Amino acid sequence: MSSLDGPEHTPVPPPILNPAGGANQVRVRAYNERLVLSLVRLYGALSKADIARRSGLSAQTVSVIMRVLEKEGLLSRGAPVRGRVGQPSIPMHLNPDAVYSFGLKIGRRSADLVLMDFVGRIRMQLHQTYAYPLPDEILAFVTSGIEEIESRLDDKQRSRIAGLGIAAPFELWNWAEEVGAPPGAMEVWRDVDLQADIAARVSHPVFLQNDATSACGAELVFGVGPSYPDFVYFFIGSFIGGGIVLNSAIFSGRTGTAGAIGPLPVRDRNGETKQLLEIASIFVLENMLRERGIDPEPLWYSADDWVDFGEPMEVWIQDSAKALAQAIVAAASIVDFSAAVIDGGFPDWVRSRMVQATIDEAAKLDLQGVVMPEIIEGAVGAQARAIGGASLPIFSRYLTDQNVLFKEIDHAEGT
Amino acid sequence: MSSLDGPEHTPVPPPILNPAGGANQVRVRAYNERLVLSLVRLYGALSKADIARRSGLSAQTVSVIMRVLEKEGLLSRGAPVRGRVGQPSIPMHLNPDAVYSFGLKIGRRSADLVLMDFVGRIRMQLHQTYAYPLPDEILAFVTSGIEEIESRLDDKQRSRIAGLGIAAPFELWNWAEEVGAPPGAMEVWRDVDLQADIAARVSHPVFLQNDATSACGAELVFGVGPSYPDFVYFFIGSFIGGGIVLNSAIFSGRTGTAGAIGPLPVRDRNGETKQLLEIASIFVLENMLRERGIDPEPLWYSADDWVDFGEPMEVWIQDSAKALAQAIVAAASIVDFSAAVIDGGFPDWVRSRMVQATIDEAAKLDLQGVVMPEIIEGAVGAQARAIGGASLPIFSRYLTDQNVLFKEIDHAEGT
DNA sequence: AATAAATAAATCCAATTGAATTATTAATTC
DNA sequence: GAATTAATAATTCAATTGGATTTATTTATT
Repeated sequence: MSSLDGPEHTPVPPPILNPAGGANQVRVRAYNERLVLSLVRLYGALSKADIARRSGLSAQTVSVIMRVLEKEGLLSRGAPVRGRVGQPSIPMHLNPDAVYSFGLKIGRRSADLVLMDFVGRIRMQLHQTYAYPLPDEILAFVTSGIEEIESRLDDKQRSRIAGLGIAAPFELWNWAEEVGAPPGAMEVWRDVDLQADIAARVSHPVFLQNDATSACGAELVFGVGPSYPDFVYFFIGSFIGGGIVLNSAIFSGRTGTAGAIGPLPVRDRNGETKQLLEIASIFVLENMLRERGIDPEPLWYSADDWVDFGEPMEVWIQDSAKALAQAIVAAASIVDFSAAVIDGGFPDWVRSRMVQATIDEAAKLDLQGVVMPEIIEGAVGAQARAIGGASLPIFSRYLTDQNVLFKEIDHAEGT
Repeated sequence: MSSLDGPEHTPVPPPILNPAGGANQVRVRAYNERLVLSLVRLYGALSKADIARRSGLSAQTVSVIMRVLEKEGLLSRGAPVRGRVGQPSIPMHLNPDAVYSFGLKIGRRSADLVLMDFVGRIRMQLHQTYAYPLPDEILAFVTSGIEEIESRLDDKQRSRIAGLGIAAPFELWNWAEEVGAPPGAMEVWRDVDLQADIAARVSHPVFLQNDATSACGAELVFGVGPSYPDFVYFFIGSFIGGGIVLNSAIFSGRTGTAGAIGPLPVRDRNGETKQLLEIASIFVLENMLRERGIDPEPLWYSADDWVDFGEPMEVWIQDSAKALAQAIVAAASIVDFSAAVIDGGFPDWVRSRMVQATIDEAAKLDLQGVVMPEIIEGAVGAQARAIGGASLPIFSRYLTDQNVLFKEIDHAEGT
């Protein structure tokens, strides 16, 4: 074909990629087992025949896999479903007690330790507040907390703990000032490898993920995830953070901070450019209350302790909604998310008001050509970060929400 | 474990997902074959032993697969490499003539039809300009063009054509005004299913993708892609558009327009909020030239025909750079891209000035907490859209850059 | 009788394992 | 310097492994 000649374009630069590995039966079986478990989790309960239809695997293959999973105690059989022609089908569901997992949420004002079961229910929890977090205190809290919770389990139950997932803010030393910590107090965090330190004191695998990303993961798995394949997620804590779900999977990005969203430039009430986190964070409300001589302590403890703080809270919600609306438009201009999910460390009634205000503010913006996502409330709530953390060990070992076979699941695992 | 009790969170809403299918040997083989071809493409040439190491497959497996691929003519062997201990390795490379593919780029001012080979080289090309595009003219151009190009191929070559990939703007009828089309002239596009119409006249599989997304795909495969696993891509054509690469794969989103970027709100020179496309598009430069009585026609034909238009062009570059810098910060706040790639339907020297200006403008912005991407020039250039289009049929059938085994490759295929 | 779920047995197929073959360089001996 | 031997690496042949499919059968229901 020498007659075909044309311009060549720029030559390929030296590749740095190391693509995925090849496939073999062992991996195929591991994948199919996870697929079965994930399908069961997603639908609550499915018969072997259902799984065969939904997975495209043969009935026999599914039969074999599910028998093994049942024998291992991961699946249990429900009551036979009669009323249709043919042999009654036996719905299989996840055995809630098959796997437990610890979730540790570290915040600027409080820490939570939860024990979650295989179906995402919180079975025990511990809570601690502080003016600002310090590594030693956190370490003490998590080790004594795990000890205490485990003391209430029997040997069999303890052996079923898949690990500990930590949901923590990255770069805690930044914005120490905004949170009212004494100068320099947060600097210790610079040299702390929390995952390693905790892993050294705990006999389970330890996982670490950004706190907002974790909350997003909880929303994906236990909240609106099944209804929306792509969404941008905002979690309003002491500082606002967020996460991104693409193709029904958390996208955590190169540095693990995709969807951080905090530094996004928006215009404030006066038309000045500010970063989103300077407006739509709880520390802003806290400072507003303090300026007005109102005690902000109810904000710290539990979301249920919030009261209606009246005017300052209303201003904060309005300002935040305005900023969130702009953030959503910016996000939608970059990725055509089907939803924007807003949740936070506050009670449901605050979330409702925040979401409605954001919907109203979004309507005032120039939306020509923008595929606007549905703006909705998160379904998980204030505990989302701890739940997301706790789900890390479980997903790492038993489940998959990605249709990906050979890529390592990208939570870093310690030890 | 009845002693373990805790609050339950909101129950799962009815799922709508239909997750991926299960795995079996047939799919494994198909996947491994694509993996081998993709590795060879990425690295230019690799021996069987290299592939075995990089894929994690056994040498024997790779040997069998590659022998088949060689027999099918997709791979050919290079000269044995001596100079190292042991049997000399035989580098295998893609046979450029194993597969051909047509790429059709439809623009607001011109259309291109290219014939691309298996290694991404353009082997023939045709070009047509117009004041504005109309379906019938496009249809005539593509059918006669394909006929002409095929007439210069022999039977064997014709049989190796994998298909036709179209890179076209979505919603052509919008912004008809900005491009100077007579009122209503572009409305015909509303009722046209271009993919179907062309598929009915062409004997090859037809693929369709947004033009900017296609350009982005070309950059991923033939440009900077191998060096950057995630990047946001801007293609400055008559209208600016863009694309997104995540995990070394095009992310095209729910509506196929992820990374459209055009509607992103930015501040213009005067501090007013505008959409990115109202500033950083070639039609803006065109109008500026026309206002100053300068003939803008050189902009339309080929990128090589551009001349330095002096002051108005400088203003356009500055304005565009300012807007692009803001867009990059917004994008980086949402996803921690490793690079922001700028390319366009203009000559290389314009691209260089645009990128440098954008780097300068970005430095002036508030970047606290933002993980800024590297701002770099595209390596493919003005033909990126057509090349990206032409690569659709090839990737659909022979290659994979995603580590994904069971998800359908998401270019829609017609007929 | 028809239908559907579940499963046992036999078969198939792709990857792996282990051994053998081939081609080369490196080191040693004559 | 030439010949010999060892080491190394690429490739492939033959046998094995293991998981999915196919086919046939059983069970339970309308």
